[in-house]
Amino acid sequence: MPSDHPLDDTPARAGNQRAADAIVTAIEQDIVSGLLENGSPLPPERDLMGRFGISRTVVREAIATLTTRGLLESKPRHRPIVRRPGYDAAFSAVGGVVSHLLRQDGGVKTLYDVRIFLEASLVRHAALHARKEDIAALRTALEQNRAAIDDPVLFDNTDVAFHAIFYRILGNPVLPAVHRAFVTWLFEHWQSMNRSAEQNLIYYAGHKAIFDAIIDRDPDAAEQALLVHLGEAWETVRGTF
Amino acid sequence: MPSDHPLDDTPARAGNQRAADAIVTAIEQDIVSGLLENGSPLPPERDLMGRFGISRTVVREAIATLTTRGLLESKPRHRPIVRRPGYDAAFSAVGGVVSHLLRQDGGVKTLYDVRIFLEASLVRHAALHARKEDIAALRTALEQNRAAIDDPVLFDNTDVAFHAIFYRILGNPVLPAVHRAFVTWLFEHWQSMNRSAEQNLIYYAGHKAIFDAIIDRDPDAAEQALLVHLGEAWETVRGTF
DNA sequence: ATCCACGTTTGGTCAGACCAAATCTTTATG
DNA sequence: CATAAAGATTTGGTCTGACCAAACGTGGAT
Repeated sequence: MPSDHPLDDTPARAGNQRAADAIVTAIEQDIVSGLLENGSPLPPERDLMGRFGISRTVVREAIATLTTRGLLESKPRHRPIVRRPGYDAAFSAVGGVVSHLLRQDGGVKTLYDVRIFLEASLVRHAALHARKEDIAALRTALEQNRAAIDDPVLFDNTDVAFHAIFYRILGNPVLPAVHRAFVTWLFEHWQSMNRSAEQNLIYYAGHKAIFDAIIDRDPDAAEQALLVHLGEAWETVRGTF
Repeated sequence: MPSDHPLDDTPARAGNQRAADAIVTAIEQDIVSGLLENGSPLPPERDLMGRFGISRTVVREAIATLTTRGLLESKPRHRPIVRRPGYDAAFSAVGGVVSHLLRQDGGVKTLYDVRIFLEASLVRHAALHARKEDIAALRTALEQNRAAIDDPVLFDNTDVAFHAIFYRILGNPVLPAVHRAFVTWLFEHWQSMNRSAEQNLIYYAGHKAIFDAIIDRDPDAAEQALLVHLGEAWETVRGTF
């Protein structure tokens, strides 16, 4: 029964320019309307081509388009998965371009500088406006970070988790996505940094300095501590690429 | 003469998984290496399929991929144009997802809040670190903004130009691209705001207040002035969508 | 020199086919 | 009876060949 779909039996033939656009918007609608559930796989290509009365060529093109728009997440040999896009999707959609830009000249440093600037503003904001539950979260994360000094992998995770809190305090959903993007893109180029426990100790001290400045409600000290911390981190890894 | 290309006569057949990737990277190389000049059109599809020994299907898929990566800029019925991607390309690549996100719930406000936060940090930075040429640029832009109070279109342009300077002071190429993205995305939803001259006067006053605080080297005042200014702007347009 | 009709190039789409990886089914095994 | 191995089916990736309409280039008419 092909006629349970709102845009069924749409000819889209002979005369229409860009037939792909039609089915793109159709599937788009089905996704945002929830008719296609988030996380579920898209129907097979041959199915769709029957449903819309178009060739597989166009179906594939539409899938590609929707993938770049972040509404589908398609791995090479698998069915595309429906994704109601969040702010993360926006950043993952640019992955391709960014990886290019990072490969050029001082690309990584450029991005890292943006992170430094933004995160400095965030810790300043935290020092001024962090609520007690934010501070509690920071304290917990800091403690977990300290406990992981001897475990390289776990230390990295707790490190990221600590920084992530600053991006959450604002309450704006874009910023956590920005942070995840930073982590993804920068870690890509920081591979195998095999830091020692002493190195981790320095990092932890950096985290603690930031935290202390925040509970002191001293935005300048917090910002300064973060700049020092991220500066140290940069010096540590600058040679690895 | 098909053999002047480094990746010519690559079979890419029978056994190779994902033939498209090969030619994607090949064309990618040609673009970054300058063999394909920026701004020039890509060779015709049938040409490429001959060059690489692949079907047009794969050629088209590769073109689609490169387009999403920002290396090609393809309009519907025209030849794709080679683009050495800059940071702007990254943001224009997400246009699709973002327009989606902006349509949802408080999407525009969410993005606007990010802009407010970032720009507040930027004016603070400007108050602390702006060099004299930066201040000169601000002064010029402010003057042009004042002169355009009675011209709605020109006022908008000078308005944007004034704010743009703050994104440039850092010297990081990402931030101007961020600004252009903000302008593109937010203006898309601020259409036809037909402001009056009095309204423009208020805006100009906001700009001047920021500028004055910066030449006073007072970061807190500058930040506050910007928050007030952007807050006013928001109140003006909040009903228009 | 300018402009319009013409033929050619080229992107967009369709149809049918094949292969190999994924997935589902069935059967053999502990 | 659960589980793992073997087989059948689905499905994405690619190829070939074809057609149409828009874009482009060419040359003649004004």
